[in-house]
Amino acid sequence: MVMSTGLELDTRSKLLKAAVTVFGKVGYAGASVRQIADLADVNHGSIRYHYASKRDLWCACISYLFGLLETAVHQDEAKWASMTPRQRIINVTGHYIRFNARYPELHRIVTFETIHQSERMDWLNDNFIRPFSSRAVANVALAQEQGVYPKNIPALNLHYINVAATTSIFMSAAEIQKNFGVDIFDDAEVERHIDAIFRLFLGVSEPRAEPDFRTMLRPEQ
Amino acid sequence: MVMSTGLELDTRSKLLKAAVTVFGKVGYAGASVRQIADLADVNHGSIRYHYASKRDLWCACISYLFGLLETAVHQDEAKWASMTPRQRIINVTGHYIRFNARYPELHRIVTFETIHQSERMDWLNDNFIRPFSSRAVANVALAQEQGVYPKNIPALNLHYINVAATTSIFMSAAEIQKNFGVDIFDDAEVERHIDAIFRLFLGVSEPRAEPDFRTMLRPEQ
DNA sequence: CGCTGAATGATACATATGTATCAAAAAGGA
DNA sequence: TCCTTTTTGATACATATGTATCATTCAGCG
Repeated sequence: MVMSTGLELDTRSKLLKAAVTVFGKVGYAGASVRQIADLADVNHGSIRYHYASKRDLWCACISYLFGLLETAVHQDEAKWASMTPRQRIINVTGHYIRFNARYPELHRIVTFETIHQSERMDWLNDNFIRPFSSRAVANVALAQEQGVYPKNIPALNLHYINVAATTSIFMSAAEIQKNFGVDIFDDAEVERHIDAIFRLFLGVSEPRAEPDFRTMLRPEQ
Repeated sequence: MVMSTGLELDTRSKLLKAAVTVFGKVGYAGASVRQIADLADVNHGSIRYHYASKRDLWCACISYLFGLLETAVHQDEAKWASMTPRQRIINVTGHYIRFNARYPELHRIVTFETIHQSERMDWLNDNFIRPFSSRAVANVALAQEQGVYPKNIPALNLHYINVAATTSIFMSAAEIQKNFGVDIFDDAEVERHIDAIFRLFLGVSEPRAEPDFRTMLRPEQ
């Protein structure tokens, strides 16, 4: 133990937190253990004590973030039984998008590796991606059967479109800030994006007021 | 000139082609000039003669790929005047998706840098991303006014959702192949994805036969 | 106090990498 | 053929990086 204040993190946690940030920003190849150690304010030689290697540290980040994702998405699991299929989709999708807004690092890291198709990807795929995707595609197909999602789109494509649509905008946060002056991480923007996803994927049965075009293009508040 | 057969590429072109492949696979940080030179079958010392630096080579890749994108998307520009707004969207989107299927490297490289937010990103943003996004968001807004796209979604969000939905699936090609046994680069799959995008974003006015669920989940052919 | 094991800090080292240098080779023209 | 320019190949070098080593420090405990 380093401190008893409860405010400070121990070295292991500091390293994990810093590693999430650095791997999420520059990817595995772009990250150096010295950079991570610096951010964590830890001597770089000490990393080896807590994590056997750079790769071990990376795996710990993945496990940590997927754990958080699991918790976030399942936080209302107890209420699912009393929900309609449509309400369940809305519940899960909303939490999923909010998670990605709060921890964009997970999908950044996964995207890095998905593109890279490195040896790490096998581990990532076997332990997290495949289970996640398989369940998700099955759920999409089920939602289609239940009339929640459009039926005339292959479930596989709809799933990948859905994931991309819900996550990708947060990867482009810096670009959106620079080019459009919008902070996509702002709570109101996150909810706006959730609403956009629902309107596109779930349709809007009841007629809604159609907002002014300029407001839609560059929303304020 | 190296050869007169016309089949061989000169050193400069070979390097560019190899660089596109390598940068598209492992990103800027992950790529080494020796790796690129090896793939191009060129002595790594010679890179410096054709490209002043690794970064120069990278910039050349970007310019090359965006040039191809421009050409691909505008190939039917002459016919645009005689098209309805909806037909124009269909035409451009279709070519855009086919381009991404043929050259997934562009969006892979852009995604790497978008996440990374490196110093290279400023150059990329100023020269390509911002012009591209600005035009695209304006076009989305126009298409909304014309009733082609749904009006009740902010143009900014709709644009990013659209780009993500059309490109992201090709970045996950290896994963999709491994987990679902589907080659997303196959022509039929590409057209299927285009169809999926059209159905989701443009809606389907006329009633269609709804295919069998299992066929949709794991399409064959 | 003295001991033990956990944790840290400093340093070493082999390797990979971007870039620079320069001689050799090839090409093109008079 | 001879000369000039373009292009290539081989090597050198400083730096960054992952990992290993080991002495030192610190906490807990008898």
